Amino acid sequence: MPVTIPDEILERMAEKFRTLGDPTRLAILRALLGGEKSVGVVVAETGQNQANVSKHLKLLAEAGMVRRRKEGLQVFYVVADPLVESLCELVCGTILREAEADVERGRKIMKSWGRRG
Amino acid sequence: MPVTIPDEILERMAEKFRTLGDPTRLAILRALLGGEKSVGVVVAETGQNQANVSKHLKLLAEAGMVRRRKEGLQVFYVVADPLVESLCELVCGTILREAEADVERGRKIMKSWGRRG
DNA sequence: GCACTAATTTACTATACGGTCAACTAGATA
DNA sequence: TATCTAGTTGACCGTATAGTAAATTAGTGC
Repeated sequence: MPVTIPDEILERMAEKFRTLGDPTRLAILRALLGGEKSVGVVVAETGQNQANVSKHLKLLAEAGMVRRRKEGLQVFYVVADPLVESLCELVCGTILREAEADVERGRKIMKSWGRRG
Repeated sequence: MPVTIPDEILERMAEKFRTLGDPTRLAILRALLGGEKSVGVVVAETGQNQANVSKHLKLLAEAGMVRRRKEGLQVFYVVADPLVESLCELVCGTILREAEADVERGRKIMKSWGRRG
């Protein structure tokens, strides 16, 4: 018989996906996957408002995806959950494959203009 | 130098995550991972309102995660994107491991009450 | 203490989205 | 044609959340 997943687990799964479901947060995580960075650097690399970056970083920290370290005036963040990289790689790979398929379809459509039919 | 991911790719990645970022949709997908099912069956298995299930299924279909097939009065849906299973397995596994870690921590705390210190 | 900088927080707006009920559509059956 | 059933859609409400600007906090150097 099928195993029913309790609501609480589904909610926790959904929360992780939801946390990754925003392009700005993905950009921030992408920056942080390159190593620990200060908020200022992340702001520069993402081109986003500092207040906004700060809020997203807080959200990511609360979700346990990122770790915070204060040093003088600056605050540094790193990716703390290996899941982030796995999930992003999987999804990004899929999208690139989809894009390649689109290109291929396009190629065929282009070709079809060159022959009768 | 770091490869900057274009906004459009980030948005497409975020959209996939966002689609999975809802417990009701996860419940629906969980039901459909067991094989093709009619809307009615999904409604029964998830215990959700039919209108609501129908809307979520539409959303999932538009995101390409699910395929629709009509047969007489009924409409059947299946998971169409292998990404769904991979992502859910990864996240679900992580959460279960987190839960086990919590239990282990709890065990240690319990034990600490039994000895001096 | 005062000025300066890095980051966070607050207040606000706009928008997206989930849930529900009611209306509607499509197909089967009499 | 009238009716029943399975699904979808539309209208509505409430809530959550992204973005921004302004106020605030925390640390540095004069």
